[in-house]
Amino acid sequence: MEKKANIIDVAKYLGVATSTVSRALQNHPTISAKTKKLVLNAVRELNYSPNKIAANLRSGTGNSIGVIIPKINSNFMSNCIFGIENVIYPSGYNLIICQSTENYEKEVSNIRTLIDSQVSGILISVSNETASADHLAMVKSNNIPLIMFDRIEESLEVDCIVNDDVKATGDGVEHLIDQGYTKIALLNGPEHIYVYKNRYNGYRQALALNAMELKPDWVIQNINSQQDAYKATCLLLDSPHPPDAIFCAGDILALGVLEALKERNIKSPEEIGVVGYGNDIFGGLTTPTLTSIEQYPQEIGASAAQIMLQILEDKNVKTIPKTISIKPRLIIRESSSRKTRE
Amino acid sequence: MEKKANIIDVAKYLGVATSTVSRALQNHPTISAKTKKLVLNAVRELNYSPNKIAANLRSGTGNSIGVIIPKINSNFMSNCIFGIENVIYPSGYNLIICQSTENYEKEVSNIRTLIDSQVSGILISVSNETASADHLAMVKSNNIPLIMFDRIEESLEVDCIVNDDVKATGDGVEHLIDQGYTKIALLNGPEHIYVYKNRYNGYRQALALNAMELKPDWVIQNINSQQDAYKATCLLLDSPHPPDAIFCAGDILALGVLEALKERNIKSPEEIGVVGYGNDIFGGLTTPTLTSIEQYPQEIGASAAQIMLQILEDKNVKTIPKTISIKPRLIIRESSSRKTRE
DNA sequence: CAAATTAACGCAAACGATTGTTTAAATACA
DNA sequence: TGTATTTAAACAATCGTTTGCGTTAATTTG
Repeated sequence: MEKKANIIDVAKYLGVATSTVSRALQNHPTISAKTKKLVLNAVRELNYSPNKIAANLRSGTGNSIGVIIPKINSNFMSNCIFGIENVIYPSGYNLIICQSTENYEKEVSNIRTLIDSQVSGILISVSNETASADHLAMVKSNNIPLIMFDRIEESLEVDCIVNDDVKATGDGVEHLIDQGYTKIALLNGPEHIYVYKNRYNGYRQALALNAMELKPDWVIQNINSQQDAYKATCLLLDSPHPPDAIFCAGDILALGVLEALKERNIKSPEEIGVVGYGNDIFGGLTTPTLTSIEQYPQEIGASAAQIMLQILEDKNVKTIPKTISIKPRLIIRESSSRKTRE
Repeated sequence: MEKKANIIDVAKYLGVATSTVSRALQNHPTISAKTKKLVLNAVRELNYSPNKIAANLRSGTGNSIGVIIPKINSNFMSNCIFGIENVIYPSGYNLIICQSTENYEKEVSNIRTLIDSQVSGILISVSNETASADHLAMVKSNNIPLIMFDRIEESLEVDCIVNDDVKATGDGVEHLIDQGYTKIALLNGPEHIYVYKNRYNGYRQALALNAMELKPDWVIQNINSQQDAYKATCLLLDSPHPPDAIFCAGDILALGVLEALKERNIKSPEEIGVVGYGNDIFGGLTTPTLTSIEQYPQEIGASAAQIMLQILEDKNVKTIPKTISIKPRLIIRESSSRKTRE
């Protein structure tokens, strides 16, 4: 097993200085076309490729971008990563991916690792345990660009890419109203998370705008799983004033709702309307098919990555942090369509 | 914005040599407990953390592990990555993730990038365009450990983690036979891909073992999408000798089958049995619910990662490459259950 | 008590590139 | 022809660590 050739080998092979080789490879103007050609040939001959670690150390510029997400194995997140990778790849950066697994300690540890690894920038969607922003501030104080997407920490002034959850939820609720539902419940995630807070606000605003009652009993927060949603639905249905529609802040939650309805032989959309969130692939397969909200996760990831590349390009240009909002879209299916379209 | 402290700053602060600081941080035995304590304090004081780039360069040991997959936004792959990350994270390595997007050129480019970035090892699931193994051989010749999972290139002698697709498919087919189906068709992916080749073999063997006819017309290869599967099913049903069961080498394909059946008002499982592959989340939601094969992607990823860590630990120990087979499991649901259980 | 160990740390050379500064050769100009 | 300018490449410092080896002082040994 021979040692990999380094720049010195190439230089010796040609009888030139390493600086010449280095500059030739960077297409530096002070190197003549002739020597450039020679270098290129020698490089091929010796199967040389530059050691990026060494280059990074010397030049100070990193070669990779870090991404921290709660968990990668969700439809939403893996599509975000897909979008990010597509944009980052052509630029030559590597993607270093970390999972916080919804754990604050691990998220902090991830940040440290990425900083120590000299990443050029960090994209993050924070864990649901994350209350403090100290670790994120640390990123900024290390002069590393930071961008948040989807799950953001509002106390920090950085670029953000989010969905307009308020509007999307509002659209969903208005659609239910439009279909003649009048008693609309909300099954929401943990309220302290940015997106769920917004979905709650969207729900409230839509009701207010339509002069409709908001019964506190109909708002159930902190629902995290299909199981939770199933139970919550049962409670709602058994209450003295059951709702006639349920807006779910996640498609998985909607599955729990449908499960409870099926069990009790309650028809949807006839008796109860259901709207989910996320437009997961199974939405078209349930009975009834599920009205939901498409979030365009690939676009979210791609936008975040684009902003990052922009920042990395003109490093010194200090712009004010902006928030980009990707417009979600209501996908109407059976579970909420009580009126027949004409 | 102050410069980040480096090891020289720490050494000066304490009036010791950088070597002392370095060794103290590595808990080297020749450094006294007292100095170690002093160093630790100074490190905290100055908010120092070692520059891994520099450390890697000097020590030669890399700090990250590369992963190449076709696309990250599939249920199977994102769960593999999940498994990989869980195992890799505690070891201190970073995960660099690349997508080949099923493109051979890009896969080669990914390999180059990872080699240039001095990764300590590479995990790969090859693209379906990959015919040559030259780029993979390059990894070996650079003395970088290589492990393949799921989609493997058989011409190369490296550790592999796969499903026993032959057996799993056999189990699925035998289950159909067991349920009284006698004319079993196969909707398969591109035959040149390892997993699909095996699923085809499993299908053949099961039929042979049960002395059943294999009609070439019932084997349809190179089906890549729900759309493809839908069309293929229509052709099968319209043929002079239609099958009474269809084994699909993917759950998405099974969706296409169910679509075609529904359209023609053909009942499953009564008239036609259907088995999918992958146990995607929607399998429990279709009508009828879909019998499928659970592949345990997280375990596949985790195993691959474990082997990698083992190899990295005792670098010099040369072992013969082994193939680890994760046993898939048949999940029986409605679409294939013609007999009532007693 | 002199000699030999041992413990604890400092010195300085790597690792493999990049890049500011010089130098040497070639060309331009008067 | 002699000087100024441009061009092309060499020289050498540097990035922030790690690590082999040398050094000193303290400790043990016979």
